[in-house]
Amino acid sequence: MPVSSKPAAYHHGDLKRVLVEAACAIVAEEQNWDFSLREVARRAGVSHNAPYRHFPEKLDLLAAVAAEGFIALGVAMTKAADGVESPEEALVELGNAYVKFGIINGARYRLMFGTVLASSKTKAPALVLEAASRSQAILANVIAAGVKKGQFAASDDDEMAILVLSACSTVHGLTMLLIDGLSDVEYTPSLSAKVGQTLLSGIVQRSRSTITQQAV
Amino acid sequence: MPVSSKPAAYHHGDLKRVLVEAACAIVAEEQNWDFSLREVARRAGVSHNAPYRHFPEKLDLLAAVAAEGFIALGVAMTKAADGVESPEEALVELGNAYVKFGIINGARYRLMFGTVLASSKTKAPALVLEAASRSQAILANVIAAGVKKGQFAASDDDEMAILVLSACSTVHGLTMLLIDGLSDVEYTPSLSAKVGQTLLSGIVQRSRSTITQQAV
DNA sequence: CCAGAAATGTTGACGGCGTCCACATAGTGT
DNA sequence: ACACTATGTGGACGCCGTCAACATTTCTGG
Repeated sequence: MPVSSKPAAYHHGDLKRVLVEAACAIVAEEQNWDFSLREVARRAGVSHNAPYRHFPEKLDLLAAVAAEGFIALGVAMTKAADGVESPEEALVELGNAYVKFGIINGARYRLMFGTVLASSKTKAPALVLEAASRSQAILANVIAAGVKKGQFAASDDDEMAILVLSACSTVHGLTMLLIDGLSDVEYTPSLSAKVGQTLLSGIVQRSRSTITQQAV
Repeated sequence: MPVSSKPAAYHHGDLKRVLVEAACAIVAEEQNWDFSLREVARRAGVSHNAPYRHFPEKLDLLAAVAAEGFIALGVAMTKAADGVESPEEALVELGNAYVKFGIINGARYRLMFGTVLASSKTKAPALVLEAASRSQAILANVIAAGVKKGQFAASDDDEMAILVLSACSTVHGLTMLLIDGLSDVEYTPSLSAKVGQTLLSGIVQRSRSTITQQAV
């Protein structure tokens, strides 16, 4: 077993990667993961059984597609909040990046956050849970910073957990609604910022005396 | 063609309903819709082809399952907000009912709000779009009432649309996260209320004399 | 009341798919 | 050099969605 840098390949040449890329391509093209494993094999120019040397079953290939997505999402999020000092701004930027990733990756996003990967043997796809936690952690860190600065409203850890959950729910929900075309509103980059602002300020009217306080 | 009350049945006895109920049962049991049409037929005690007299293809059966779900969701929501005067309370109650429905119906909820039904020919499953709009409309009405009372922060229709979208995103996202087990937090009836409260109040600390005035 | 016509259900067939098995081939370590 | 393992191929099985042909029951118009 080679432990050093990948030895190129045996027969085909890093078939595993080719398969994953082909699967990603199909997901992006068809906007669903209803393709057959045999089709992926055809695209890769191998026999219908070759994929089984790399993925015990179809779901494992899908999991690999999802895994790549999670990495990309993590990168996009960290990059978005990088260097932003204000927790409020950072939160909005994070949300923007998150939603944008979802819009761009449509079907893959749904694959990542669906239960599709949990059907057969592996009840809980550890990969997904872990990756989701990591995304939430990025949000949680920003919120924790805001709480520490006294800018965000949480007096204990429980309350902060609610804030984090609310933020996650809103970005995830907004992304899903937009992807599935379930909202009348069209996506524009400023849309997620506006929703993020609402999340920060709340729905209820602030400080009666000075009304038009909320900026967008 | 009989126009009056259903004439019982022809051969089997309202097979259409039996099929939908069997499908619902399987979805609830397996928590996914990977079952075969043939299995549904077996459950109903008919030949593998009988369903085709009622549903042109498998997706149509799934759509019927989703449709029933939308009706139930609508009932639950209207019932939840019925008689509640305060827009704030009503919004929280609506959210509670929504999330609870999702938790109880798990897989069906995901089926209802996924793009699964839009794959083959019918690009946009009118049924889904319409039903989703109806759910959103219930929320929108409550929010509109709050705005009219001056309790909710929206100075024009565009801003109100953002409030509605935010609310929809939050409840939808929370429901999805909980269904898919993607949150560390466990569902309790009070959880959705707390998130709803956050949605109302916002994340940013209130009652600062000069509210952080950030523009994006 | 009765002959189509329409609705509904059954049987059979076809191609495609996921997966298992046996076999072929190509690199690896000793 | 040689066994071993990793990788790819070809064939087979059973299941599935769907189409077509046929059977049966119910409805409808005369």
